[in-house]
Amino acid sequence: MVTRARKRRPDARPGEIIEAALELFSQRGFSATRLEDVAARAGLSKAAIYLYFEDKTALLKAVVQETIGAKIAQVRSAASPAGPVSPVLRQLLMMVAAGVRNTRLPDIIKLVISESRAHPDIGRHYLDNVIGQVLPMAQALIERGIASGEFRSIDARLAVKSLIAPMLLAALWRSVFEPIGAEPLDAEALAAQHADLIIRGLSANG
Amino acid sequence: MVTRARKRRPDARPGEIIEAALELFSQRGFSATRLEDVAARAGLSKAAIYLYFEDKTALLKAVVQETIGAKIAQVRSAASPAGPVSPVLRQLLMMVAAGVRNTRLPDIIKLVISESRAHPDIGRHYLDNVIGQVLPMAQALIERGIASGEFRSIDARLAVKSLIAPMLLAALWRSVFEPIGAEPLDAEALAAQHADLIIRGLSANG
Amino acid sequence: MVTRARKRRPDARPGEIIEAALELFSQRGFSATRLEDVAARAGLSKAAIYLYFEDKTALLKAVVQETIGAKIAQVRSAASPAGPVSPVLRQLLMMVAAGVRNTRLPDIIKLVISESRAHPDIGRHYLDNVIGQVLPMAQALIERGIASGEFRSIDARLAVKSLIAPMLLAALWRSVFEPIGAEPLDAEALAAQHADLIIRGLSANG
Amino acid sequence: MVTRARKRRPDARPGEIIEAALELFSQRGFSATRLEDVAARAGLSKAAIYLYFEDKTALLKAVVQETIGAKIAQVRSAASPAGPVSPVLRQLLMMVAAGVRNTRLPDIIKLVISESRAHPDIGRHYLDNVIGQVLPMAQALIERGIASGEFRSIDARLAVKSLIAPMLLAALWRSVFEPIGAEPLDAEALAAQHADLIIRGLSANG
DNA sequence: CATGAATGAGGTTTCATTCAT
DNA sequence: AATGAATGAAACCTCATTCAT
Repeated sequence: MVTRARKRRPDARPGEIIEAALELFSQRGFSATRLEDVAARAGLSKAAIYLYFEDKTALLKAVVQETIGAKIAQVRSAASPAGPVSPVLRQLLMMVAAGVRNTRLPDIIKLVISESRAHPDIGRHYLDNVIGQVLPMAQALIERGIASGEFRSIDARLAVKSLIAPMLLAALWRSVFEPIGAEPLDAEALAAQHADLIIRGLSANG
Repeated sequence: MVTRARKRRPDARPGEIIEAALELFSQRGFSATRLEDVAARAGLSKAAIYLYFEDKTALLKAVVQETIGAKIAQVRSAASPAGPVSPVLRQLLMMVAAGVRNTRLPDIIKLVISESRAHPDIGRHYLDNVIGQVLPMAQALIERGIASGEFRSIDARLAVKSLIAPMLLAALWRSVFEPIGAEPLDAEALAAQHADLIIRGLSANG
Repeated sequence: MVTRARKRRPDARPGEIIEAALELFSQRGFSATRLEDVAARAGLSKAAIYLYFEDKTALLKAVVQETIGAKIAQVRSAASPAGPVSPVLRQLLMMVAAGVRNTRLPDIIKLVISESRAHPDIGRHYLDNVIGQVLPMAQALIERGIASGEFRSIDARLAVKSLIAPMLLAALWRSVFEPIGAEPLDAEALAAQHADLIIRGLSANG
Repeated sequence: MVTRARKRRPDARPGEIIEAALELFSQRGFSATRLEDVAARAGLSKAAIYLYFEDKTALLKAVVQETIGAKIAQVRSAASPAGPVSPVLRQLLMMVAAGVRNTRLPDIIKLVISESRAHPDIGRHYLDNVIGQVLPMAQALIERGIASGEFRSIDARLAVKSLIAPMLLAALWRSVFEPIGAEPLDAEALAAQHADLIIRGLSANG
């Protein structure tokens, strides 16, 4: 025998399991999801999951890690060209809004919120790699705007939260309230108008 | 104690249990919280909880209901005097921010988010009684501002989300991220600056 | 204080409790009946039962004892006049049939059958005081009939079971099968015809 | 495959559990029997029972169903040849008596009686498949006897109960009273003499 | 005599996890 | 690599029983 099962393989299996787990975890919550159901949805036996993941908790971590990984790189690449900052902020919001609409981001956010207390490393991972990446980047942009005279002088650390918060709301709206009957929220329309509002609010002219 | 004093405060019991449950539910999540721990924290035996609540689920509902009830009435009473709308919006935000800082609102929000899928009536209750109360009220104010020429003509239904979203972020910051080590976020400072930004963004002049 | 609660009092209470208990025990079985329901049906609090009965088991015993007591005396008094035995046997059957129709006898029988293994003294009490009274009495009659030449010579110990068994069947029919939808069985008609059949079967003539 | 021999008899498991359950249910009653004891007696863990049975109730149903199933087919096949009816009735009684002596029929009957109220479908199953099969068959025989002049004209529906009742008594004697010390009852001797009595009682001659 | 409040002990059921095949 | 079978540990919930009032 070749020691133990390797954690991940280029195989498709782990991905399928993660996919199934994400679906169920975000639907029912982590504790309330039975590993057996994850297995069924992934087309495997319960025991097979243990060939790929140490633990139920390890699976949870993999779900979050895996699904967030891609986004981070993507957002990071949204470089900041020289010139006025406003269009970059607008574009950033639109990118996040697109993520809210057509990725599992809303489910991941909900999952992180739900499980963060019981699995602090998951919360911390998200805090470091998502929040800790996106907020400072946007904050830097705003500060650049202030420095260049494009924006008024305000507290950039707070402003960045004013900027991004509606995307959090949109994500939770989608993962939490739409499933129980709330009328859908158009994340991109919200992003567009919000960018407009905030940029006006920030602008030095007037 | 004052003479024979009330050895048991029979009417206080449900409240004590709810208090204990809120604490633990929002820390560990609903499923992961053992009723026995709720009982211990409330100073009762496991079985005693069933004297007051039908079910673990009934307890969850009571926790949400009870804790939200008060707030609703409070916010509702925040009438809207005649005259310019901006100060009213600012005041509304400050009220919510105060709630974020010194009530269990952040925990409740996290709880609702976490359990909404498994207990849809809880989510729906929140949707109807909290979101469904506050958002329309604020929306009406914004529309009044538009009608009076105080604000530009924008989509009020989206604007209200731009307005309120940072308070959601602040609440979750407090209940989710601060406990795992994030630096605190001053909800009231955020509310103040956000009110400023948004009102400028909405304003017709310029 | 006057030591503990006396077991029974001329009061009406114990009787009401026993009545309620009989009803529920025979409906749901002893284990499956909650003392709380007995109390409710008797119009008392759960705790009050313990003023009259030591135990749930003690209550069961009282139920059986109490309800059977009367019958025994009654049957016992069915003396055996001199002369032919057949009419006496017929009358005995008719008496039992009447008991099946208009007393709780069927329920008691069912209860004894159900609980005899778990509470052997109840079974034994019934065996000694009911079966052990009625069967020998009837057996003696049959033996008298044989001795007098009225009946053929058969095994009286078995014959007495042939005689009485349909009344057992009738009782169980009523307490077990009628409640779940079986068509009613006329215990007295059965007794009448059965007496006829058996007496013919026993008779020496022919 | 025949070689490596079956270390576990996967198909035997349900049967073993049912066997164990029948034993304990009829000894202690259904409610009073702990699933853990059933498991221990079957050589399994408590949880393993749930691999084979949905429920404690499902196990009860299986016990009754399984154990009765065989008998029914057996009795059903006891065809009725042409010719006089009396020997057929006698044979029928002897068959039942044999079942009382060397099968679990007495335990099943006791179990059905005990649990019929709480689990009406079990009672009804027995009513339909056992009582509803055997009684009409015997009744038809008696009616044939009446029609052919072999028997007097009596109420066949009642007569069939006169015929069969002692077997019920014998069964309950065995499952209820013998275990608590009653002297054994020879079911077959009772059947033989009872057949004799009843057939005489029914006969037209005399 | 009577009860509302409380609890300890226990039962059913679930589920993550293991292991022989 | 994969699984069917099995289980230990725990969770929810119930209920007979007690006790202060």
